[in-house]
Amino acid sequence: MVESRRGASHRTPRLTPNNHESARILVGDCVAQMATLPAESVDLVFADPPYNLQLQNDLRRPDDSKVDGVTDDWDKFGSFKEYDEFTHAWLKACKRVMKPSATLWVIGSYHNIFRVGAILQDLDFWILNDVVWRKSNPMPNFRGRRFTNAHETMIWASRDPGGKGYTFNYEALKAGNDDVQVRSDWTFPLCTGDERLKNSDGKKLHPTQKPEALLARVILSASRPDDLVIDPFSGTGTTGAVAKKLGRRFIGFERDPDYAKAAIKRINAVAPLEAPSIAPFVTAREAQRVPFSALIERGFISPGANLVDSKKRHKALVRADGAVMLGEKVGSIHRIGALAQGLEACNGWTFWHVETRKGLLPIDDLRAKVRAEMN
Amino acid sequence: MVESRRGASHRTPRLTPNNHESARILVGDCVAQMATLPAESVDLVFADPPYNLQLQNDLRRPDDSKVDGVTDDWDKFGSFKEYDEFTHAWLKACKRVMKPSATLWVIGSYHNIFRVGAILQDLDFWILNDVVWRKSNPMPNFRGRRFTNAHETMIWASRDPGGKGYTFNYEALKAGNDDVQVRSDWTFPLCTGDERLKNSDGKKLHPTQKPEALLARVILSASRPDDLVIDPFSGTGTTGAVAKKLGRRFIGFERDPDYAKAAIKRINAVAPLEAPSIAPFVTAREAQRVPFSALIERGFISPGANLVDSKKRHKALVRADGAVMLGEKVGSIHRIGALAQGLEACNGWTFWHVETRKGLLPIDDLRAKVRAEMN
DNA sequence: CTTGCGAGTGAATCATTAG
DNA sequence: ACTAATGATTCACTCGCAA
Repeated sequence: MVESRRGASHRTPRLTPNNHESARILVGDCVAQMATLPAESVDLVFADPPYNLQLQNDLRRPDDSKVDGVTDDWDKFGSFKEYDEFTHAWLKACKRVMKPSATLWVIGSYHNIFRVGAILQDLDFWILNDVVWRKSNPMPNFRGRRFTNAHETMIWASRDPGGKGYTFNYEALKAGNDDVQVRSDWTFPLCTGDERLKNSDGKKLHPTQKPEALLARVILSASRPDDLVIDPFSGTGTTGAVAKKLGRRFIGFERDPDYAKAAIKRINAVAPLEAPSIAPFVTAREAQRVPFSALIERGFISPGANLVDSKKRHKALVRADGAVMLGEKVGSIHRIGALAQGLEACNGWTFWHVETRKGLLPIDDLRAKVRAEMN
Repeated sequence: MVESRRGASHRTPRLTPNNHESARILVGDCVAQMATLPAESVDLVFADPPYNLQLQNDLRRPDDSKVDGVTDDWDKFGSFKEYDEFTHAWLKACKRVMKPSATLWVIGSYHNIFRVGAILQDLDFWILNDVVWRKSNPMPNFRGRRFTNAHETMIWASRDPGGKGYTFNYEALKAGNDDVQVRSDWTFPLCTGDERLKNSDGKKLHPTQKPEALLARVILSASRPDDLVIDPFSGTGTTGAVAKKLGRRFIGFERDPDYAKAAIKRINAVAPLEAPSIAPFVTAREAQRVPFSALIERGFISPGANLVDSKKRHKALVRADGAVMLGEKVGSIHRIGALAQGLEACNGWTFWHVETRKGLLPIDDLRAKVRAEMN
């Protein structure tokens, strides 16, 4: 059950694995609240900080109706310096609670994203991508003085330089994208219709509610089921709702009790998806390691057999110990494959084949059979 | 004639209005060279500074070939601090020579653009838009560890807060975009093929040459004929070549004499377009609907070409910005098509044709090709 | 003439584990 | 800490040449 807590009186949250209901909103300043979390406990951060918009005057549409812009107090900063200090503080708080393998996403517009990005770099985060959210239905530029502001920018960064060990569900994303790598520009419509939370008067409850589709792609890209996701500026709880739906644990931080209340109600109404639909995609990269010798031990290949490449230009002899020979040279399937081609490196699993009655069979297919046996 | 000058010995450049051949490259450090220009003399700045890529190791494709990355000395900086100082210096030099009405464009990637943007704001520039160049054919992510880095970011800023009085050819852009406002995300292919300058050995002359279509849209958006355009990091002279073609004056700055030499040769070979195809126009606001300028940007139709109807009863002149002219009247393909027939409305896509060796071709067929390119 | 195929390439912060 | 070994990995487009 989602619960709301005020103040910093509680200790370490009790977060049990496989409890998909462990989602909560902590009401208060995110920097103070994050201090209550243990260090290195978080897998993924998504942050939608105030944009520091600096709207000077009312903006009016051609029919003279007033555009309902962001004029809330939480978006007021006196200067870039003040905004930078604020940004520095919450990013540093995030860094403390992030696991070494964690990554962080921040969304913003040209008003604030350059400051956020520079501070991220100054704090020794490591930018992995900037990702553009292209809005399929942006608000036009009513004055005709600029290009239609049709996108927002997200920065995806790992905690430390080099950025190793982070989660990126490459194969799953690619499979869902007609087998083509997902690019750094994503197209989604704005959050409208039933998804947009409304006040009792029918007005939008929050000025910058993000679409769930955007959060779903973020969470599916960079986390796994049961991971802990946090959102320092939780607002109406979009991140929490999507995290819960996708079987991730969640902690949100929100200063405004009304937003927090709405978020709790919203998250409570979410039913997590069934496990199979969110189960991690087991890929070759993540699968249990099967050494080449296992193919011999299991009888899929006999010592003394020959390996050939797909065009039968090279032939290697299989030794009983799992090494292979090409002429006088002995080595791994990878090293000998590289040697055969005169290359620095080679994936022996895809390079080498065995001859069968039905033609050439990549030894990678035999590895798949061994893996199946092991499960 | 384009000329190259070394050092800072010359005085104020003599730049006569309506002299479309007044394009020059000054060889040397751009900050030192800009100091030789008078204050408040420039209308438009386009800058493609070093990105500070910080590449560590070499990268290989799946076929083990090596990726030809940017390893030039001019992209090496010791630290963010050093890069920031460099950025601060050239932006400040730009600000001095900019007219109060001038605007500046900077292009970059996530490696540097956040620092550039923050420094722009610190220097009291006023960001008008960030514009995303979506690459239709980016290099993939070979290791499958990130999203395909498929875009670069441009920042468009006016010299002073409030940003009043700057040039934005809203009507022409809209007319060239089938009567829809141009958005902040632009799609263009990389600079390849004949447009890409090559060394005598057939290798690319410059590692980061930008496509002319991108520069054309920048210059058409934010300047007028005879305006003075400068480029602090002129490289192979793309900005100068496009500026000359579009009837703008140009001064480029380039440290490397070899690049400067190639740029001069390139710019000398450019013939300015005829005046009618680039003349600014002002119309009442019009409303209608679908991108004609893409056909020009992609090279399917040349500025100055004629469109005709299927029976060759009407003929319209194609402008560089994507609007078309019939007599004195300027507007979108739809509006001008309607005007030609004395009708209220017209679908310009099916009405207008281009003449080819094989006969008349509806421009809608060309649109289909562009669509195919963009997918 | 067109079509097909193989090679090449573009601003890229592009790995993890065992020893 | 480091080195060495293992192993995973590409999209859109252009050009040249063969068929």
